[in-house]
Amino acid sequence: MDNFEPLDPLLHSQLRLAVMSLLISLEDAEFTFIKEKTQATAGNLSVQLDKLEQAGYISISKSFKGKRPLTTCKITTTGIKAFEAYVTALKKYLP
Amino acid sequence: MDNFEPLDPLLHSQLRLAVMSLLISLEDAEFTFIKEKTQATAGNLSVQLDKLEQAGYISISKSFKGKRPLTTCKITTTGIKAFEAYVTALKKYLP
DNA sequence: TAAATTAGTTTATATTATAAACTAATTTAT
DNA sequence: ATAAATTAGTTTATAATATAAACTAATTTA
Repeated sequence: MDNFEPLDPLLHSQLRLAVMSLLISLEDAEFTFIKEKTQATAGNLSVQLDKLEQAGYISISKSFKGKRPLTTCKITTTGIKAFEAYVTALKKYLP
Repeated sequence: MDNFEPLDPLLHSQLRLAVMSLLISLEDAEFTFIKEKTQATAGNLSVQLDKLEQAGYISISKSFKGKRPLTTCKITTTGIKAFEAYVTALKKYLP
């Protein structure tokens, strides 16, 4: 009965959790789409996406949509596993 | 469909959430009991309990057990409501 | 061609979490 | 008796985090 196992600090953050929650059920998602859905500021989102990418939880690819920059995010296998482990751990804190 | 409603920052913290999770199913709990169950350091626990008390989520009473100080914590009605609202909001982030 | 918008990034600041250091008393060992 | 260790915490300093504000660079619209 190992109560309260540690929660992955990378996922125990409102914005990063929302991002992962979106990405887990989508093939991929654009920066602006994630920004709208999460109501985050662009600056905050940019920083948090970087952290998720550096952890290997998502991959970020940069291209162009017409002439404007386009940032696309996709959850990785590592990210899926981390998210699932986080959810399992978190549930032990809930009724 | 108001996805991703904000998570009460007072509860979206590993240690404070663990404390509330314990207290919600107990009449009350001693400082040392909470410390053991959560594996927190005394200093960190002391600070986080203060925050929960200042928010009105728990009440803290100080007395003596024999000759040693005894700190006892109890969740309040406000705390129960906040915890329940947090859980409801959090679930929208989970699969 | 000036102003506004889009799509972001970088940087500075405020907040938070945490550990280390400390207080104050008690118990145990010498 | 007294020194060392333990208990039960609090206070304070520091490290980590989240967030917003300021910025870049280009595009579109008036």
